[in-house]
Amino acid sequence: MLLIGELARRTGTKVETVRFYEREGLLPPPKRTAGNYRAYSNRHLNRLSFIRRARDLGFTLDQVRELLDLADDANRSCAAVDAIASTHVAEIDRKIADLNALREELVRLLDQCEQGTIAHCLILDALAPAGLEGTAHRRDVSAPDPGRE
Amino acid sequence: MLLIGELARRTGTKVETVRFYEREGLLPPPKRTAGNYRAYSNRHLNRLSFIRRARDLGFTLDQVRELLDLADDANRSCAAVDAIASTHVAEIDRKIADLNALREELVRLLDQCEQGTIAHCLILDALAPAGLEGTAHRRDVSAPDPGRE
DNA sequence: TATCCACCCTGTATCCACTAGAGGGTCAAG
DNA sequence: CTTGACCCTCTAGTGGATACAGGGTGGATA
Repeated sequence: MLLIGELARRTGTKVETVRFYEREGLLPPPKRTAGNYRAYSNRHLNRLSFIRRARDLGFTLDQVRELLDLADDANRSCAAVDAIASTHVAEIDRKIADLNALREELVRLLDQCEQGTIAHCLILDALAPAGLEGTAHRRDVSAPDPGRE
Repeated sequence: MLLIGELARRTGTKVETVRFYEREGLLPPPKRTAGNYRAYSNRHLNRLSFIRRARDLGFTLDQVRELLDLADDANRSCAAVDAIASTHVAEIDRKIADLNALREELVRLLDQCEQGTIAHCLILDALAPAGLEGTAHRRDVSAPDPGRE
Protein backbone atom coordinates (compact mmCIF):
# COMPACT_ATOMS: atom_id res chain seq x y z
CA MET A 1 0.00 0.00 0.00
CA LEU A 2 2.89 2.37 0.72
CA LEU A 3 5.73 3.13 -1.62
CA ILE A 4 9.17 3.41 -0.10
CA GLY A 5 9.22 7.22 -0.08
CA GLU A 6 5.99 7.43 1.89
CA LEU A 7 7.15 4.73 4.32
CA ALA A 8 10.40 6.64 4.81
CA ARG A 9 8.58 9.93 5.35
CA ARG A 10 6.21 8.44 7.94
CA THR A 11 9.02 6.91 9.96
CA GLY A 12 11.59 9.68 9.61
CA THR A 13 13.93 7.39 7.73
CA LYS A 14 15.85 7.98 4.53
CA VAL A 15 14.86 5.86 1.56
CA GLU A 16 18.36 4.43 1.26
CA THR A 17 18.24 3.42 4.91
CA VAL A 18 15.00 1.50 4.40
CA ARG A 19 16.62 -0.49 1.62
CA PHE A 20 19.67 -0.94 3.83
CA TYR A 21 17.49 -2.46 6.59
CA GLU A 22 16.02 -4.82 4.01
CA ARG A 23 19.49 -5.95 2.93
CA GLU A 24 20.38 -6.43 6.59
CA GLY A 25 17.36 -8.63 7.16
CA LEU A 26 15.67 -6.31 9.65
CA LEU A 27 12.78 -5.42 7.40
CA PRO A 28 11.39 -8.26 5.25
CA PRO A 29 11.26 -7.70 1.49
CA PRO A 30 7.77 -6.48 0.56
CA LYS A 31 5.69 -7.35 -2.48
CA ARG A 32 6.46 -5.48 -5.67
CA THR A 33 4.11 -3.54 -7.93
CA ALA A 34 3.92 -4.20 -11.68
CA GLY A 35 6.59 -1.55 -12.14
CA ASN A 36 8.87 -3.31 -9.60
CA TYR A 37 8.29 -0.72 -6.85
CA ARG A 38 8.35 -1.96 -3.27
CA ALA A 39 4.79 -2.04 -1.87
CA TYR A 40 4.74 -1.95 1.94
CA SER A 41 1.97 -2.97 4.33
CA ASN A 42 1.08 -1.52 7.73
CA ARG A 43 3.01 -4.32 9.35
CA HIS A 44 6.12 -3.09 7.63
CA LEU A 45 5.34 0.40 8.88
CA ASN A 46 5.01 -0.88 12.45
CA ARG A 47 8.20 -2.86 12.27
CA LEU A 48 10.19 0.00 10.82
CA SER A 49 8.84 2.38 13.46
CA PHE A 50 9.99 -0.05 16.13
CA ILE A 51 13.44 -0.24 14.57
CA ARG A 52 13.77 3.53 14.42
CA ARG A 53 12.71 4.03 18.03
CA ALA A 54 15.15 1.45 19.24
CA ARG A 55 17.93 3.03 17.14
CA ASP A 56 17.03 6.45 18.53
CA LEU A 57 17.49 4.99 21.99
CA GLY A 58 20.98 3.95 20.95
CA PHE A 59 20.51 0.21 20.55
CA THR A 60 22.82 -1.35 17.98
CA LEU A 61 21.33 -3.09 14.97
CA ASP A 62 22.24 -6.43 16.55
CA GLN A 63 20.36 -5.46 19.70
CA VAL A 64 17.41 -4.35 17.58
CA ARG A 65 17.46 -7.75 15.90
CA GLU A 66 17.36 -9.43 19.30
CA LEU A 67 14.51 -7.23 20.51
CA LEU A 68 12.50 -7.99 17.37
CA ASP A 69 13.08 -11.72 17.82
CA LEU A 70 11.89 -11.47 21.41
CA ALA A 71 8.86 -9.44 20.45
CA ASP A 72 7.86 -12.19 18.03
CA ASP A 73 7.54 -14.73 20.83
CA ALA A 74 4.84 -13.45 23.15
CA ASN A 75 5.13 -16.22 25.72
CA ARG A 76 8.73 -15.78 26.68
CA SER A 77 9.82 -13.95 29.76
CA CYS A 78 10.38 -10.26 29.67
CA ALA A 79 13.72 -10.82 31.44
CA ALA A 80 15.72 -11.05 28.21
CA VAL A 81 14.43 -7.68 27.08
CA ASP A 82 15.25 -6.24 30.46
CA ALA A 83 18.78 -7.65 30.20
CA ILE A 84 19.42 -6.03 26.84
CA ALA A 85 18.20 -2.67 28.08
CA SER A 86 20.22 -2.93 31.31
CA THR A 87 23.39 -3.75 29.40
CA HIS A 88 22.74 -0.79 27.23
CA VAL A 89 22.34 1.55 30.20
CA ALA A 90 25.65 0.29 31.58
CA GLU A 91 27.34 1.05 28.25
CA ILE A 92 25.88 4.52 28.25
CA ASP A 93 27.11 5.11 31.79
CA ARG A 94 30.60 4.14 30.74
CA LYS A 95 30.52 6.47 27.77
CA ILE A 96 29.27 9.36 29.88
CA ALA A 97 32.04 8.79 32.42
CA ASP A 98 34.66 8.71 29.65
CA LEU A 99 33.37 11.90 28.11
CA ASN A 100 33.28 13.68 31.47
CA ALA A 101 36.91 12.77 32.15
CA LEU A 102 37.88 13.98 28.69
CA ARG A 103 35.96 17.19 29.14
CA GLU A 104 37.64 17.95 32.43
CA GLU A 105 41.06 17.42 30.93
CA LEU A 106 40.33 19.69 27.99
CA VAL A 107 38.80 22.43 30.11
CA ARG A 108 41.84 22.33 32.36
CA LEU A 109 44.02 22.89 29.30
CA LEU A 110 41.83 25.71 28.04
CA ASP A 111 41.89 27.45 31.40
CA GLN A 112 45.67 27.57 31.27
CA CYS A 113 45.76 29.07 27.81
CA GLU A 114 46.67 32.72 27.82
CA GLN A 115 46.49 33.33 24.10
CA GLY A 116 50.20 33.75 23.55
CA THR A 117 52.12 32.42 20.59
CA ILE A 118 52.37 28.80 19.62
CA ALA A 119 55.88 28.69 21.03
CA HIS A 120 54.43 29.08 24.52
CA CYS A 121 51.09 27.35 23.99
CA LEU A 122 50.26 25.30 27.03
CA ILE A 123 47.73 23.19 25.19
CA LEU A 124 50.34 22.00 22.74
CA ASP A 125 52.80 21.49 25.58
CA ALA A 126 50.30 19.28 27.33
CA LEU A 127 49.90 17.17 24.23
CA ALA A 128 53.61 16.89 23.57
CA PRO A 129 55.49 13.99 25.12
CA ALA A 130 57.16 14.54 28.47
CA GLY A 131 60.88 14.31 28.97
CA LEU A 132 62.33 15.33 25.64
CA GLU A 133 66.05 15.71 25.51
CA GLY A 134 68.64 17.36 23.33
CA THR A 135 66.40 19.12 20.83
CA ALA A 136 66.18 22.82 20.07
CA HIS A 137 62.96 23.28 22.00
CA ARG A 138 61.60 21.11 24.72
CA ARG A 139 58.48 20.51 22.66
CA ASP A 140 59.28 19.37 19.15
CA VAL A 141 56.70 17.36 17.32
CA SER A 142 57.47 18.81 13.92
CA ALA A 143 57.53 16.49 10.99
CA PRO A 144 60.86 14.72 10.56
CA ASP A 145 62.04 14.83 6.97
CA PRO A 146 61.03 11.71 5.11
CA GLY A 147 63.84 9.25 5.27
CA ARG A 148 65.82 11.23 7.82
CA GLU A 149 68.15 9.99 10.59
CA MET B 1 67.04 3.70 15.47
CA LEU B 2 63.74 2.13 16.44
CA LEU B 3 61.97 -0.60 14.55
CA ILE B 4 58.23 -0.30 14.19
CA GLY B 5 57.44 -2.79 16.95
CA GLU B 6 59.51 -0.89 19.51
CA LEU B 7 58.01 2.44 18.43
CA ALA B 8 54.54 0.95 18.75
CA ARG B 9 55.30 -0.48 22.19
CA ARG B 10 56.68 2.81 23.49
CA THR B 11 53.64 4.77 22.35
CA GLY B 12 50.95 2.24 23.14
CA THR B 13 50.05 1.94 19.48
CA LYS B 14 49.49 -1.14 17.33
CA VAL B 15 52.00 -1.74 14.57
CA GLU B 16 49.26 -1.63 11.95
CA THR B 17 48.12 1.72 13.27
CA VAL B 18 51.61 3.19 12.93
CA ARG B 19 51.66 2.16 9.28
CA PHE B 20 48.14 3.54 8.91
CA TYR B 21 49.28 6.94 10.24
CA GLU B 22 52.09 6.90 7.70
CA ARG B 23 49.66 6.20 4.86
CA GLU B 24 47.47 9.03 6.16
CA GLY B 25 50.38 11.46 6.13
CA LEU B 26 50.42 12.05 9.90
CA LEU B 27 53.74 10.34 10.46
CA PRO B 28 56.41 10.89 7.78
CA PRO B 29 57.92 7.81 6.16
CA PRO B 30 61.18 6.95 7.95
CA LYS B 31 64.41 5.69 6.49
CA ARG B 32 64.62 1.97 5.74
CA THR B 33 67.24 -0.53 6.84
CA ALA B 34 69.05 -2.78 4.38
CA GLY B 35 66.30 -5.34 4.96
CA ASN B 36 63.60 -2.75 4.15
CA TYR B 37 62.52 -2.34 7.78
CA ARG B 38 61.28 1.09 8.88
CA ALA B 39 63.93 2.82 11.06
CA TYR B 40 62.44 5.53 13.25
CA SER B 41 64.14 8.47 14.96
CA ASN B 42 63.29 10.16 18.26
CA ARG B 43 61.46 12.84 16.34
CA HIS B 44 59.13 10.19 15.02
CA LEU B 45 58.64 8.96 18.56
CA ASN B 46 57.75 12.46 19.75
CA ARG B 47 55.38 13.06 16.91
CA LEU B 48 53.60 9.75 17.35
CA SER B 49 53.28 10.38 21.10
CA PHE B 50 51.64 13.71 20.34
CA ILE B 51 49.21 12.07 17.93
CA ARG B 52 48.25 9.42 20.47
CA ARG B 53 47.66 11.91 23.26
CA ALA B 54 45.50 14.06 21.04
CA ARG B 55 43.54 10.98 19.92
CA ASP B 56 43.11 9.90 23.54
CA LEU B 57 41.59 13.29 24.21
CA GLY B 58 39.08 12.57 21.48
CA PHE B 59 40.39 14.81 18.70
CA THR B 60 39.66 13.51 15.20
CA LEU B 61 42.55 12.75 12.87
CA ASP B 62 41.74 15.93 10.94
CA GLN B 63 41.97 17.93 14.16
CA VAL B 64 45.25 16.22 14.99
CA ARG B 65 46.54 17.20 11.56
CA GLU B 66 45.59 20.81 12.25
CA LEU B 67 47.22 20.77 15.67
CA LEU B 68 50.43 19.36 14.21
CA ASP B 69 50.46 22.02 11.51
CA LEU B 70 50.00 24.70 14.14
CA ALA B 71 52.71 23.26 16.33
CA ASP B 72 55.10 23.47 13.40
CA ASP B 73 54.75 27.24 13.19
CA ALA B 74 55.98 28.64 16.50
CA ASN B 75 55.21 32.27 15.72
CA ARG B 76 51.50 31.97 15.12
CA SER B 77 48.94 32.85 17.73
CA CYS B 78 47.76 30.27 20.15
CA ALA B 79 44.18 31.28 19.37
CA ALA B 80 43.72 28.70 16.62
CA VAL B 81 44.70 25.92 18.98
CA ASP B 82 42.32 27.30 21.56
CA ALA B 83 39.53 27.35 18.97
CA ILE B 84 40.02 23.70 18.04
CA ALA B 85 39.99 22.65 21.68
CA SER B 86 36.92 24.77 22.46
CA THR B 87 34.99 23.33 19.54
CA HIS B 88 35.89 19.91 20.78
CA VAL B 89 34.63 20.65 24.29
CA ALA B 90 31.34 21.85 22.82
CA GLU B 91 30.99 18.60 20.87
CA ILE B 92 31.66 16.61 23.99
CA ASP B 93 29.04 18.58 25.89
CA ARG B 94 26.49 17.81 23.22
CA LYS B 95 27.32 14.12 23.33
CA ILE B 96 27.06 14.02 27.10
CA ALA B 97 23.66 15.73 26.99
CA ASP B 98 22.42 13.27 24.37
CA LEU B 99 23.60 10.29 26.39
CA ASN B 100 22.01 11.61 29.58
CA ALA B 101 18.66 12.02 27.83
CA LEU B 102 18.94 8.51 26.43
CA ARG B 103 19.87 7.11 29.79
CA GLU B 104 16.90 8.72 31.48
CA GLU B 105 14.52 7.32 28.91
CA LEU B 106 15.92 3.81 29.25
CA VAL B 107 15.91 3.86 33.04
CA ARG B 108 12.30 5.02 32.97
CA LEU B 109 11.47 1.99 30.83
CA LEU B 110 13.40 -0.37 33.07
CA ASP B 111 11.64 0.95 36.17
CA GLN B 112 8.29 0.08 34.66
CA CYS B 113 9.30 -3.46 33.82
CA GLU B 114 7.73 -6.03 36.09
CA GLN B 115 9.30 -9.12 34.58
CA GLY B 116 6.11 -10.50 33.09
CA THR B 117 5.86 -12.20 29.72
CA ILE B 118 6.76 -10.58 26.44
CA ALA B 119 3.07 -10.14 25.68
CA HIS B 120 2.87 -7.56 28.45
CA CYS B 121 6.40 -6.18 28.27
CA LEU B 122 6.29 -2.46 28.78
CA ILE B 123 9.72 -1.94 27.24
CA LEU B 124 8.60 -3.45 23.98
CA ASP B 125 5.36 -1.51 24.18
CA ALA B 126 7.31 1.69 24.54
CA LEU B 127 9.30 0.87 21.45
CA ALA B 128 6.31 -0.14 19.39
CA PRO B 129 4.51 2.52 17.38
CA ALA B 130 1.57 4.31 18.95
CA GLY B 131 -1.94 4.10 17.55
CA LEU B 132 -2.06 0.70 15.91
CA GLU B 133 -5.43 -0.38 14.63
CA GLY B 134 -7.16 -3.54 13.59
CA THR B 135 -4.49 -6.09 14.38
CA ALA B 136 -4.68 -9.05 16.73
CA HIS B 137 -2.65 -7.33 19.42
CA ARG B 138 -2.10 -3.65 19.87
CA ARG B 139 1.62 -4.15 19.57
CA ASP B 140 2.58 -6.14 16.49
CA VAL B 141 6.03 -5.63 15.08
CA SER B 142 6.45 -9.22 13.97
CA ALA B 143 8.04 -9.85 10.61
CA PRO B 144 5.57 -9.68 7.74
CA ASP B 145 5.98 -12.60 5.37
CA PRO B 146 8.22 -11.71 2.49
CA GLY B 147 6.09 -10.52 -0.35
CA ARG B 148 2.99 -10.23 1.80
CA GLU B 149 0.62 -7.30 1.63
C1' DT C 1 1.83 12.44 -28.29
C1' DA C 2 5.87 14.45 -26.33
C1' DT C 3 8.01 15.96 -22.54
C1' DC C 4 8.71 16.90 -17.86
C1' DC C 5 9.39 15.71 -13.25
C1' DA C 6 9.17 13.23 -9.10
C1' DC C 7 9.77 9.09 -7.82
C1' DC C 8 11.58 4.32 -8.03
C1' DC C 9 15.26 0.53 -9.20
C1' DT C 10 20.15 -1.86 -8.70
C1' DG C 11 24.83 -1.70 -7.66
C1' DT C 12 28.83 0.28 -6.00
C1' DA C 13 31.70 3.50 -3.37
C1' DT C 14 32.35 6.45 0.61
C1' DC C 15 32.78 7.97 5.58
C1' DC C 16 35.96 7.18 10.34
C1' DA C 17 39.81 5.13 12.59
C1' DC C 18 41.41 1.37 12.67
C1' DT C 19 41.94 -3.89 12.69
C1' DA C 20 42.77 -8.41 10.69
C1' DG C 21 44.52 -11.53 7.58
C1' DA C 22 47.03 -13.60 3.54
C1' DG C 23 51.29 -14.54 1.80
C1' DG C 24 55.74 -13.64 2.01
C1' DG C 25 60.80 -11.67 3.48
C1' DT C 26 64.68 -10.82 7.29
C1' DC C 27 67.55 -11.93 10.94
C1' DA C 28 69.64 -13.73 15.15
C1' DA C 29 69.93 -17.88 18.04
C1' DG C 30 70.42 -22.79 18.65
C1' DC D 1 69.54 -25.58 8.70
C1' DT D 2 65.63 -24.67 11.05
C1' DT D 3 62.91 -22.20 14.26
C1' DG D 4 60.51 -18.20 15.63
C1' DA D 5 60.02 -13.41 16.27
C1' DC D 6 59.81 -9.82 13.83
C1' DC D 7 59.07 -7.17 9.47
C1' DC D 8 56.98 -6.19 4.58
C1' DT D 9 52.83 -5.10 1.12
C1' DC D 10 48.22 -5.49 -0.18
C1' DT D 11 43.45 -6.19 0.52
C1' DA D 12 39.20 -6.47 2.98
C1' DG D 13 36.31 -5.86 6.92
C1' DT D 14 33.97 -3.26 11.00
C1' DG D 15 28.94 -0.11 11.97
C1' DG D 16 25.39 2.30 10.25
C1' DA D 17 24.31 4.39 7.16
C1' DT D 18 24.87 7.91 3.01
C1' DA D 19 25.77 9.22 -1.80
C1' DC D 20 25.99 8.65 -6.44
C1' DA D 21 25.82 6.70 -11.27
C1' DG D 22 22.92 5.15 -14.64
C1' DG D 23 18.71 3.80 -15.65
C1' DG D 24 13.19 2.67 -15.42
C1' DT D 25 8.08 4.17 -14.06
C1' DG D 26 4.04 6.79 -13.92
C1' DG D 27 1.11 10.72 -13.72
C1' DA D 28 0.33 15.61 -15.17
C1' DT D 29 0.73 18.97 -18.48
C1' DA D 30 1.58 21.36 -23.35
